[in-house]
Amino acid sequence: MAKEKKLVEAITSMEEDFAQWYTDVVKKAELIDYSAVKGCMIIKPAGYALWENIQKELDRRFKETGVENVYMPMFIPESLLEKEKDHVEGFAPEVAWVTHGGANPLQERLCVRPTSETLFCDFYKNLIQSYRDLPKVYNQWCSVVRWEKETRPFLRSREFLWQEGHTAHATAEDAQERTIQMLNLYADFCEDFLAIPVIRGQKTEKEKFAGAEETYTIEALMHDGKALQSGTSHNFGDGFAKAFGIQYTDKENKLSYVHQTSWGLSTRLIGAIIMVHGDDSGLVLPPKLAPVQVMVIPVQMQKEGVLDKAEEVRNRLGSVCRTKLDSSDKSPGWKFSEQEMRGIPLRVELGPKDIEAGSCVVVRRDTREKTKVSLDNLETEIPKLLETMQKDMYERALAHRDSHINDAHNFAELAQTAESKPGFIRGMWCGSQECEDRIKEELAVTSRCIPFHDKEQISSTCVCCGKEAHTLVYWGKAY
RNA sequence: CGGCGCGUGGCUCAGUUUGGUAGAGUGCUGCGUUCGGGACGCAGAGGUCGCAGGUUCAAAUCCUGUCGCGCCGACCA
Repeated sequence: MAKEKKLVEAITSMEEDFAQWYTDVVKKAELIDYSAVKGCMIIKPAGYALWENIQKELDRRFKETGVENVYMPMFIPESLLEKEKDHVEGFAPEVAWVTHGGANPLQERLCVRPTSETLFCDFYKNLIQSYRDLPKVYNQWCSVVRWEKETRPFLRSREFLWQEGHTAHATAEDAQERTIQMLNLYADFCEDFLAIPVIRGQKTEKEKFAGAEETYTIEALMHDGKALQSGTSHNFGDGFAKAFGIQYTDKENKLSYVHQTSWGLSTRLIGAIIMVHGDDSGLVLPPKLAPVQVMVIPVQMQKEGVLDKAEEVRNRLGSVCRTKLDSSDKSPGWKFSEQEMRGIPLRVELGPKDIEAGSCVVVRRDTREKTKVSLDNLETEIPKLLETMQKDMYERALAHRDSHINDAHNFAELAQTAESKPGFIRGMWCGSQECEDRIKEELAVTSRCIPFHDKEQISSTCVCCGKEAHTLVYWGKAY
């Protein structure tokens, strides 16, 4: 009992202080360390392995849709960044500048990319000459720098890892189709692979990306009821093309501007995984994502034959899932706790009693449910358990999300709900930015998105001003 | 950038009010006993107290500045 108490002390409980719980989990699961530069984190093996698996799976899905990877420089000349007015206004406040090469001042200062639209545009301008050159569907995996004032591991760091896709199309329709295709790809990825349910929708004018014609988003709900924008897809129309002169000759031998999109998803998603699935014992990883899916923990491994058997189990399981054996000389109890903090989905306990009975004890990380599994059935039972756990985690997150969606029909109700009920608030909106500003100003609630799939008209009047309204908006406090 | 809190062995912190030899727990190394929910004994290694000035016979402690970290707010993936 005293030992359990120590466990609880190691990680602050969610209930007590959610922000501190988050920081504790990030550190205890050994995902990152802080570095010498404010807001720049050292991603440790356990954290980087998550990103590698996200990358691997996303990249596979991208390529199925015809995406090709490229790599662009990390520096953008100031003159290039300034070409699209809205874009530079959006990003200028948070770019880092390189002003010197060695001891000598540069003729033109270079910004460290906060995003690479301008570089891709400059590149496409010469690359694309004919309709035969279209579409271009390029993506890059890289890091970008945004000089944030307030930083938090994964959620907001000054340098972060992401992918940014940049495409050019002949027609507005093609660009719109790609924009939505990628948003759906992100949403499916989050739901299938990360077990995180998302709301797909469109950003309002106020919330859209600097320079975009339309921005689409997937919004996830964290355990504390705050929303996290988890991926975005933008349709640029021909705005950037006109600013950068990206023209091609069409079939009628006329010059036309291309239509562009961009879409991105970042290491921020790791923050979502923590805050959607984690609990007071630490991280809980969805099996499909988990770098290690099963940890075999021998009990009384000094006893003759135990370690041999554990190795045999590890090797057999290794053929059906990602398995490790913890044969370090820590006590079993220590290993159990360690495995829980790191979020490893399944633990296999194997001791003399089990070996005698020809079985082992399998413990699920999410429910802590213990199952006795015959050693003969390992290769079939363990994958089944992993699959069930993945599904259960999604269902649990979905149930949590859906039970944290409330409706508001007028401002008083909106204020009351924002105050007392964490989560999304559905409310009709007249379309004016005045209302959006007022809601944000007075209630600290922002428009998360105009949903695709939930178009229910919960009333006919704006939740803020009471005028006629036809647009349903998901509102919420956000990270 | 505003508000609050914090910087002392790898980690968590005590010591600062009232200046006087650098402390604890945990972790680490070695040996032995243990092992089904963070085991224990013995022996060791490890810190110019974030940094820079100042006051003083004497500074972790007082003063000034500066950098960093956390949380809340504004801004943003």
